[in-house]
Parts: sequence; structure tokens; C-alpha cells
Amino acid sequence: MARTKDYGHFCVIARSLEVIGEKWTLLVVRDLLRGPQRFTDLLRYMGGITPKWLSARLRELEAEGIIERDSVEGRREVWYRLTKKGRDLAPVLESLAVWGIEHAMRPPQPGEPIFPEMVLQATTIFLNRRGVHPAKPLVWQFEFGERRAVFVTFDGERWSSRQDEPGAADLTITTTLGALIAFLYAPLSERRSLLSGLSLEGSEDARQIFLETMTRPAAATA
Amino acid sequence: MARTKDYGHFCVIARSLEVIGEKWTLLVVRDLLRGPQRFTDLLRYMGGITPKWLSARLRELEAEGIIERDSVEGRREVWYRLTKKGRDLAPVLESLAVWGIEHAMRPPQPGEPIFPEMVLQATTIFLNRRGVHPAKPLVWQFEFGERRAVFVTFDGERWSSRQDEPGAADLTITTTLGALIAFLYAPLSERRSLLSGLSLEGSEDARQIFLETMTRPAAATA
DNA sequence: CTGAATCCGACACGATACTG
DNA sequence: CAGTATCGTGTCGGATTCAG
Repeated sequence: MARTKDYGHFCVIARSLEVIGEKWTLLVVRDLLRGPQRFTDLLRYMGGITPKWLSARLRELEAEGIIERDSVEGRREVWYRLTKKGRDLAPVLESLAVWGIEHAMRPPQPGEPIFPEMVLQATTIFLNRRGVHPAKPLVWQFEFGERRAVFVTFDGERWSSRQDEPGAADLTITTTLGALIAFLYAPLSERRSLLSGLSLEGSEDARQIFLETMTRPAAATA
Repeated sequence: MARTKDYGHFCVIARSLEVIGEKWTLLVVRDLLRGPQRFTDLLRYMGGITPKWLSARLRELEAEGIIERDSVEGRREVWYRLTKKGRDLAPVLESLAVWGIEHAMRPPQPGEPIFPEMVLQATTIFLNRRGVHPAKPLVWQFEFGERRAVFVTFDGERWSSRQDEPGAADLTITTTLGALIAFLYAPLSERRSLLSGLSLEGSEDARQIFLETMTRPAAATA
């Protein structure tokens, strides 16, 4: 007993950290917030984690009721997804991201893997934080050639990023990871000129909304 | 290099966790959010931490620009306090507390130290979360006999708990730790009857505001 | 009394290889 | 695809000691 991850304090913050404060745990939640994932998906997103520790974290999270396993009948695949208790961690991840954007962000280091999923996840967190509110709900589909598509949605209240298609897309953005990052991390004044790296496919209305959302001061990332 | 606390991901969340994700780090911030503290204050609040690790964490936090050391001229005391970068972590602590209140709280375990500072800190986080908004700013002073007083303030926007006096108190609540916990953790319907364990000293107006704030549905803790 | 440093053991974690 | 097994290292807890 008295395992080293425990604090033994009568304090809700310490209690929360006992549950989700170990290494990798919140990053598993981060990735599952974009939708259900398989073991190897998670392994790939969390560059550097070993299968042993991913197993351990997944079993702990399942024991805590934060994630659930979904085995597809007949197949050996296992899909992991968040329970409500797990989805309720979204504000924790968002506050961490907001703090990190202001105080810990840095350019990609040599050798650091970059995933469009996470770039867009950070973008939606930022749009929520800045209170960017389009007039109506929308679905943007980002395509990167070989990779899986990533969907950015606004449901009328909140932005989120998903990997499973949430419905018919209003706009499809085809681009490369490099062009997307160049666009998102550019100062607002330069964004319009970087649009050439993005191919937008959708109604004129949908293209206008995208343009306004991404080049309005409230959506600045820098 | 490639220390084990690092992730090597291009992700703001992973970056934040590299900075504040190690054991004890966020609990240091938790305690400093209530005001500047000395080494031994922190040692006491974080039951179980060894001086060695508290030293290490304080030096790391200082190197990151999250805390600052204040040496009082002539005295050997060192006071630690948060910088803006550190105060900006408040939303992270709050979201952790909110999640913990719903999903990880449990009654005090045998041997767990209990501090009124943390009980009241959790209370103010909860009042903020529930959007409890008295008509005007206020200062409540909680007295527990021998211990230092704890101040709960509402500045017109947000609740907070402090250990240094923020100004003249509108109301002084004298009680014991046991009576306070019994009161705060009781269902709303039973709170009024538990008021007998609290001695309120202040204007009739101030007493009324306290009563309404603490027995109104929005302020429920259970 | 405050703010540490030191030694040692337990365990959390990383690297690599391997399996159903 | 979804994990285990083995082995080494790093992080942390516990006790003791020490200087200002």
C-alpha cells in the first residue's frame, strides 16, 4: 500500500492527480477525445511510449472507469473509447493546452513527430477559448493525401476535432501538413497569402465562413 | 538528454505536462495560489513530501519562471510566490478540482491530514464553477482557534481563498475544522441545522449573505 | 528552526525483443 | 493487431545529517 502515485491528502486536486497524474495517462485521454482508437493508433500518436506502458495505462484507465474496451465480434481488433467520466476530463486537457499555448509552446524540434490530428485539436481548443462563434453549425473535412481525414466541427456551441466522420462535410480542405502548420502558425496578417497552400472545396458560403473564422483577430494563435 | 519527463511530441498539452506533470509540482502551485508560503509551510501542507523533493521542485519551478523566491532583508526566511506564469495555472487546478469533486472525491481516509485552507480552496472553486454571484464584493474570515486564519473573498467576479488578509473582513466565522466540514459536505437541506457549529460575527446584512450563499442550490457540494 | 544534501531501497519507466 | 517478457535506468520515498 501507499503506492508512490498516491498523496494521502484530503484534497480533490491531489485525488484527481492520483488518478490521472502519471506519465502518459492524460495523453491517452487527449487522443481518445478525438474519437475511439485502437492500441496501435495510440501507440503511434504517443511517440516514445512502449507497448508495455500503454497496456498498463489502458488497464488502469479501464479499472477507473475512464475508458472502455470495445471488441468487434470475430475480429481481434480492440477499440478504446472514453466513458462520460473520461469525456469530463476535456476541460483539464483544454486548460493545459491554453496554458501551454501561452507559456510552453515552441517550434517543432528536430525528430519530433507532427500529427495533423493534434494541430487541429489545438486549433479547436483555441477557437473555443477565443469564443469564435459562427452563425451556424459546420463540419470541415481536412484531407492530407494518404492519411486518415480529420474533421473539425462546430456544433453551435463548441468546436471539436474528430477522426470519425460526424456527418456530411460543408467544406473539404485538401492540403499538406506543412502548409497547414504554416497557415495556422502565421500571424493573421499573413494568413490570406498562405491560403494558396490549401485547396477549399465547398459552397461559396462555406468557403467564406472558413476564411472569416481563420483570419479574424479572435482566432489568432500567436 | 531525453530525460524521462519529456515526451518529444509536437503538442502543447504534452509540452505543458513536461513542465508541470511531475509528482508534487501542481500541488506546490495549488498551495501558492492561496498566497506566498515558506518552505516549511509547503512541507506541512504536502504531507509526505521529503525536503529533498520539495527543494528540487521549487528549483525547477523557479527555473521555469513559475515561482519566485523572496528573501526578506536581514531574515533567513525565504518566501515563495507565483509569477504570472504560475498564476495562469489556476484554471488547470480548477478543472482538476471540478473533475475530482464529481469523479474522485472520497471521505477523509484514516491518517489523512486535513487543512481548512484546502477545504475552503475547494469551496471557492466550486462557487466559481456554479457561478454564485453575490451582489457585492466581500471578505469572510475563517478562524480556527490556534491556526492561522483563512480568508474567502469575492471580488465582484471570482471567489478565491487567501491566507494573507486581503482587507477588512465583512464577516468572521469562528468554528472548528470538524464543524466546517460537516457543514460544507452536508446536503443543502441539512446545512441550516449545522450552522450551530459556526459562530458568525458581522452585520446582519453580512450574515444574511453568507447564509444565502451557502444554502442556495447553486452552491451545493454534493 | 529553515533550507537543504546524502545514502539507500522501492518502484515507475524506457529499450529491445518476442508472441498469439 | 494487440499485446508480454526481460533487463537496465531514472524517479521518488525514508531516514539521517548538516550548515546558516
